[in-house]
Amino acid sequence: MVCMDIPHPIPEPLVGLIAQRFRVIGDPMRIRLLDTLRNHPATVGELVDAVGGSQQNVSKHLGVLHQAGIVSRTKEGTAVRYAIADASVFALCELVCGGIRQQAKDLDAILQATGTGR
Amino acid sequence: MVCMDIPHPIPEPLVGLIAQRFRVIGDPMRIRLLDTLRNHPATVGELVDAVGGSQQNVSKHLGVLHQAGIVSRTKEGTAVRYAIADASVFALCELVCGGIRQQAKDLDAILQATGTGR
DNA sequence: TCGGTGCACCACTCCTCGGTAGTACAATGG
DNA sequence: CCATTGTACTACCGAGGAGTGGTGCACCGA
Repeated sequence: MVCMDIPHPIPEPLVGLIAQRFRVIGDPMRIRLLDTLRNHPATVGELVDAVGGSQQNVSKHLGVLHQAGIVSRTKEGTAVRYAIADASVFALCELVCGGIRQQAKDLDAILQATGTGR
Repeated sequence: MVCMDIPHPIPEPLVGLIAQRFRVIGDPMRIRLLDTLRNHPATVGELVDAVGGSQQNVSKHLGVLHQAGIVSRTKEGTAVRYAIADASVFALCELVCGGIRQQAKDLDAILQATGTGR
């Protein structure tokens, strides 16, 4: 409803861009980073301590998110502070969660109908 | 805003599920298939003719989408008709398109400010 | 029986992910 | 002023998974 002007034959380059965007978000480590940044901006060290993993790996994932324009980077002396730049990712996550919940509900209904005993 | 009951420390299994969901959608071929199915349900043959690619590949991608609960499968005589089962994917695409558009706008503004002549 | 449609298995290729090593920059102490 | 420390980024490498194409098979209708 926000931008309904997407023609049904989606132009090819746009397809690639959309796929890339989904791929960027479709990583557990990056989702954890975004979830941590949701509360407040944080430096790389803080994020390493929050989500676990090596500093290089976290830095790399942050670079991916920054290149995709999802997070912003700000130098603070010797540290770098990252913050959410595109809050729409949380709306995306909530939509996905809704889909997962619906799917779980359907699955549960099927189990109930089939009979819980196997 | 739909399901705000996602705690900030997202439980680990949910992170994996969300990432998997995004990954399923984050493929150009599957996006094309979903875009084709947006108009009306179609059989594998029709989809092969619409999006291009081998029949096996299309069938496999449809299997992935079906397993993820995004499309539904209905036997119709000798053919199988696929249809959208979770319309929220289009909302996802529109959100992503909005983010891409915003990013392009920002980039254009930067170019305008810096001076077009590099 | 024959033709068509869709699926399952297989091997190949490519991309992504994580780890390691090395480098640049700022702050601090002598 | 120079050396040291801490922080963050980049480059390279190996392992693993996902995507792609090919072959063969099962199913359904004519």
